Amino acid sequence: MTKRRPKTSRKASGQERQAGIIATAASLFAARGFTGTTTREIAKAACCSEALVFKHFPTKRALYAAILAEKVPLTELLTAVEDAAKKRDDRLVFTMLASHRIRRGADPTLLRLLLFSALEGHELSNMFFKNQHRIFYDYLAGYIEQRIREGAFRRVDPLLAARSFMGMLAHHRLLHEIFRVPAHRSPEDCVESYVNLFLDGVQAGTPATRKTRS
Amino acid sequence: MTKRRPKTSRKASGQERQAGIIATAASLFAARGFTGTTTREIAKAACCSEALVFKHFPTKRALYAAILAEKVPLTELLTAVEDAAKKRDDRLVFTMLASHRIRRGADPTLLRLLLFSALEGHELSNMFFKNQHRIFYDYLAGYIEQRIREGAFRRVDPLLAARSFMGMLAHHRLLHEIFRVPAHRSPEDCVESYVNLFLDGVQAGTPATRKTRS
DNA sequence: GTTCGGTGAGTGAGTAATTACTCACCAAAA
DNA sequence: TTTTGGTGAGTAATTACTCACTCACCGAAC
Repeated sequence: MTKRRPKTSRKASGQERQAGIIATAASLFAARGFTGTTTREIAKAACCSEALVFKHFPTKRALYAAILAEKVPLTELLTAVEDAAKKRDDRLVFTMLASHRIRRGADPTLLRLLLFSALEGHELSNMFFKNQHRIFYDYLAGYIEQRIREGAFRRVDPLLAARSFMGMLAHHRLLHEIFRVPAHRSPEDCVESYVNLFLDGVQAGTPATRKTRS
Repeated sequence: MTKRRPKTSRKASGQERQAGIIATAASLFAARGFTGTTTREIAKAACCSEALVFKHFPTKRALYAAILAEKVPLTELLTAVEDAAKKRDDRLVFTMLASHRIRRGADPTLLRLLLFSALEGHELSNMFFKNQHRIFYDYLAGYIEQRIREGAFRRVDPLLAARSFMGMLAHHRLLHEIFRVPAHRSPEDCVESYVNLFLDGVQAGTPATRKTRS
């Protein structure tokens, strides 16, 4: 993007350039997908020649793969959640997860990149999905399972419950970021509502008017 | 795909051909997206020449637009749900919706087409989304609002509640159809679980251990 | 301080293949 | 004969990718 060392030296270091190309290419791929983005566009956006892009990455696919591989799993969030989980503060656990997803799932390119790679069927998309999302489900399902054993939650299917919670959040982002549905309430309100809805549905104690069919 | 009237006559009627081209193109667009699909592939899959495709549709985009426009809103489902809604059978209402989404949301191309069109930012994607999905939210939000007024549901945000329910279902399909996550339970079980989870979270009567923060 | 050669950053001008799209033309119905 | 379904062989533009080449910089010999 921005040219470093504009006067004293006109050359960027190899690492700088490579990082710059990855960053600009990532936003282009996120906006238009793999097939929808040309190497010429990438070079232009990165302020260099096409030839230089291919000096750094042997093929367009290799550049794409480097981008997907660069995004690291969100372990720091899970370790933060771990504290709340140890205290068995259900509300805090789910609020932290929801809050991260809705308010700070900040990088808007990530969701688009993830969807595009899955839709376009790239080999790395599985790994990408695993690093970026699956880790949540597994963790959450484990927590829910434990809370069921402790009698705090109803006997729901842990994995399905985890997915339904993450589903509410993922769908929320999908609606707003991809389908451009305007928000009618603040993110904080949404987080609270989702958490309430979920906890009321899953916490033990007083099952609401339950008429079990079949 | 298959050649009609193979012996007696080698020419298909214009309407037949057009419908055939739309059908085959739809599955290709759903599989590879708009930019990822070539008119040559479409012609080959439709067993005709590229020139004929352009006889029926002036541009590739026009063909794509015809496909998106062809998919009609699912009003028949909503009228079926209407009966259950009149009887105030909450469980049936939500089970019907979930069941349609998870078990009979049969057309797998629809979801991919919808996502691709939204991601690739086509003009008609808004209308497509509205016809295919938004109608559910609006209807559901209306029903929930009414049930709240009647005291059957808690005072939740109707639109947010509707979205969280549809979100669970949409995410379910997304995981399985796009991200190829293997199902670990039968569709019927999933439907029941989702409905239980949601109704317990939203139905009035006995709010489960509710500690309202802030 | 100047010169010199080596190295890595960087590019203009290609290439062959593919793209959406066209046109002159044909053949079978009507 | 006219109309309609259908095509082979294009075209200009775009695609990913290559190659011969220049330029800036740096350390060292002069």
